[in-house]
Amino acid sequence: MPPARQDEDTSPRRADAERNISTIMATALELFSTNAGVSMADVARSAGLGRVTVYAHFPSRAALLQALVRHSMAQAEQSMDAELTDGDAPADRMLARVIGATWRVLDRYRKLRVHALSELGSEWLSEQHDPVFQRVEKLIARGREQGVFRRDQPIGWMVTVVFSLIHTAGDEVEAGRLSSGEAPGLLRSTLGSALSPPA
Amino acid sequence: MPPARQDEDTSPRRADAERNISTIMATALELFSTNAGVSMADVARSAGLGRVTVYAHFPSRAALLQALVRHSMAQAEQSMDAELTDGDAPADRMLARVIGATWRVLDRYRKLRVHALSELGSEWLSEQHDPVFQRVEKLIARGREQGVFRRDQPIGWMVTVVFSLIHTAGDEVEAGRLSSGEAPGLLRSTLGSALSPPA
DNA sequence: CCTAAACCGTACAGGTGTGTACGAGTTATT
DNA sequence: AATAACTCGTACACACCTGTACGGTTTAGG
Repeated sequence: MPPARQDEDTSPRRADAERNISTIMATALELFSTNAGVSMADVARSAGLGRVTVYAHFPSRAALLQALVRHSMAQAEQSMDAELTDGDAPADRMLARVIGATWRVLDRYRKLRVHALSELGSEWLSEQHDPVFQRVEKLIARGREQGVFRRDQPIGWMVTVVFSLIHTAGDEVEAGRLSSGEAPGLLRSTLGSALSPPA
Repeated sequence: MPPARQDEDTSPRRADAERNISTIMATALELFSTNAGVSMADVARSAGLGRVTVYAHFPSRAALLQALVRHSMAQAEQSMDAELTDGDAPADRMLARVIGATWRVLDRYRKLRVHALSELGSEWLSEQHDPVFQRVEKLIARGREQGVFRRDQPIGWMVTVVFSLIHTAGDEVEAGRLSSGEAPGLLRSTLGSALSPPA
């Protein structure tokens, strides 16, 4: 996790501080993504640092969570854009690739979502989701014009269905009812049918 | 909420106790279903009772939550069975009706799910979900034999998709991005496509 | 009407978490 | 080498929640 800093850094930090911030975020991401009921003390101990040091860099628990969400979102965007390079392939093929990419990112970070949802509010989380949301929205809009996606539903609902099922697949994997390998295939076939024009 | 008691009552309770139990469950159901971060004190105050009185009937917070989940599950089963009376209509038509029934029940109780999930564990919740889960599973199995449902996916995944999307629609309504009236229609069309045999 | 059941408020014990204060030690950087 | 940045541990203040104990009061029901 080398590029841990997210915003503009007004104060030039020392190298060890920089390093610790990275460690904190990496450890916290690990903890928050898998376990539930994680405290700041847990994060500090797991990172091998003092609890106070953590507060020196992240003034509150909420601030840390926000940084984590922003980081994972940025990673998701990046991962999606890497898949969206060739401009105008058929949208359904494109979506299949995007599903694979999004799945990989979301397969980590699973539980981070619920933490953020309950502690930061759904509105804030929606705002953060917006960029990646819009990418899929545009993709579906293009697929509609190409005739490969259905036109009888609000586009917002269709986007929601995409992400909802991806999240669900993650939950299923975590519950042991699904293997991480077969998830993308199921997602592709289910979403393919769900988004195609009805007969 | 007159039939509040769920199990066998070994000890004959007094009438006011009976009444208070009903009040507690109704109030708690209301609170847990809409708000987040509800404490026992909140429940008691909202029910107009002393906090100690609540503990007199439900020995722990977990016990109260369990009773609530069981109650809502029983309601869901009942609501589904009312829709499954006529034995062998085509399964896809049948599913459409079941969606409507399940939707109505789930439209209340929305947030209760997350509370139960985080505080009672996903395994326990799965056990409670099992009866209603199996009803849909059987319905899908019959639909497969009738040729109206797809056969290229594990049946467990298909059932999961059904409930996942219903839950998602509930979240969308709560977020104000969807009206409670149009949800069933969207669910029916989306699930219809998702479960039908692929082209 | 009388008893036992059920209620009330208050208080206590124990736990967990967040955020801050302080003084002293360590390390990077110039 | 000297300074400023950083880190450490400990401790404190505060808040919140759960569960229990106690003594007094109301109320249902035979």
